[in-house]
Amino acid sequence: MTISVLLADDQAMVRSGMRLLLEDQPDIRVVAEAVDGVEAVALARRLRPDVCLVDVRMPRLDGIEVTRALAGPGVARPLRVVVVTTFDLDEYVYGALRGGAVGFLLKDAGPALLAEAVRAASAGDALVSPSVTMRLLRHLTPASAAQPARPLSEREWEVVRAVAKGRTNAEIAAELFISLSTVKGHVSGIQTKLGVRNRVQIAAWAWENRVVTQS
Amino acid sequence: MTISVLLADDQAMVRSGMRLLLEDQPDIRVVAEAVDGVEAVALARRLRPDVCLVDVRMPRLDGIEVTRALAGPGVARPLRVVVVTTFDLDEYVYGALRGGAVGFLLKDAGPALLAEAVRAASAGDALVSPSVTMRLLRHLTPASAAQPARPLSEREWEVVRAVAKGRTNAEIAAELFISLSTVKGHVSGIQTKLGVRNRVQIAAWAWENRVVTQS
DNA sequence: CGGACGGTGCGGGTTTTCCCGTACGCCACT
DNA sequence: AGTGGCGTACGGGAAAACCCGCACCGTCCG
Repeated sequence: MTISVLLADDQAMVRSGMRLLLEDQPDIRVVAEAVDGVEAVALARRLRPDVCLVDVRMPRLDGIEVTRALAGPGVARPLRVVVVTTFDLDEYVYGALRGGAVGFLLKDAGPALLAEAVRAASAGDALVSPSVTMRLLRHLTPASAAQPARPLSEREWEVVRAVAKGRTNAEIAAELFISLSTVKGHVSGIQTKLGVRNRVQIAAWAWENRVVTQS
Repeated sequence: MTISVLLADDQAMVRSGMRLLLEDQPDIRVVAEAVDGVEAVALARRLRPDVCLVDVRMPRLDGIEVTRALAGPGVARPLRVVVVTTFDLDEYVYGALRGGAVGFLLKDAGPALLAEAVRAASAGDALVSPSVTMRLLRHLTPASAAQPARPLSEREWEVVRAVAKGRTNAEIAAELFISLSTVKGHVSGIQTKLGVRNRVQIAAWAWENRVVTQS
């Protein structure tokens, strides 16, 4: 089963180059080319290729908008979109990935990665350029943080988690079988140890340091 | 300049296979092999290879621990560690990446990706297996959410961001040049629209939906 | 042994938040 | 011009959170 690919890039030379690289792969076939974003969306909706390779910089509609149109949240039958660009700017990366892209490639990536990205997208996976991945990982890793200046006791960790979930002191007291006053005491102690001034900042700290799980 | 690689895996056949694949690349050279985690750490610290390929499942010290020892937060001169595994379990992925790994490969990844991962790591970048990347992206993308049941006004968004940062109503009033009472009204309206009962839950909602940026 | 220390638990006074009601300008509708 | 909806703005009373001080009980240590 060959993988059908749509190319979208305003520069003819880039399209030709990518077409050559891809046609070299026995399992990949370029079925259409678009020279701007509007054409890309139209062709993609009509042909429904397995994978769309779209450039970020394009006339009329940029690659991010194209991605949102074809794969964004709320789209009925989303297509697999891999975004390609020359510049790995943060705004592009996040815009593309949050817009539903399942790949982000820099043009300086080798031909091997281009083909792999297409195969990954077609298989329902996603491949992101190594340099971009690196920056994504830096965001995933809180550098080193995770523990407060002064260590929290086990009881205090429980209270932190409850506070971060938006529980009131009364609810926490009921959950932990302690009195309301005790909860207040713990919250106070936590604030001191974390160096924050109210419970919302406790919650913010907890979210930032991934003490609570992201949904 | 050839890239020096350390292989760490308890299964001899896996080591042989990876060595064959890598030696096939002109720019990569396997300089050492380790059969367990302790040996991997010792060899890596002595030889300081450009890239360490470590299996997750190993005797004595697992791959995650090895990663933390060689590249974790707090390590003086961290090495580039790429973690390899047969099973792409969430705990492995997050453990490895948060432990400082600059790559995460499934063993079913093709030889092309193995070589690319080594090159990426050596260049200071990171390559993650497509299927794993896909799951990481799902965490990055709030699926479809991001907007509340009822839409917030522009003013309310400002208040949401301020609340999420842990500001008190008085501080918000000063920042936005409105009265304390007005802030109260906005917070109330936001709570109604989001369907939450207190400001901490507003903050939690904001963090979960990435209204506030992760540091 | 006495005594300092830290975790845990409790109560009361002050500050902040929460939850109502109210009001005014703006815009669309008919 | 009337009218209803919406965003924005304000005030006051009830509720919760915040910040003290205090006490009990283990452990560690001179």
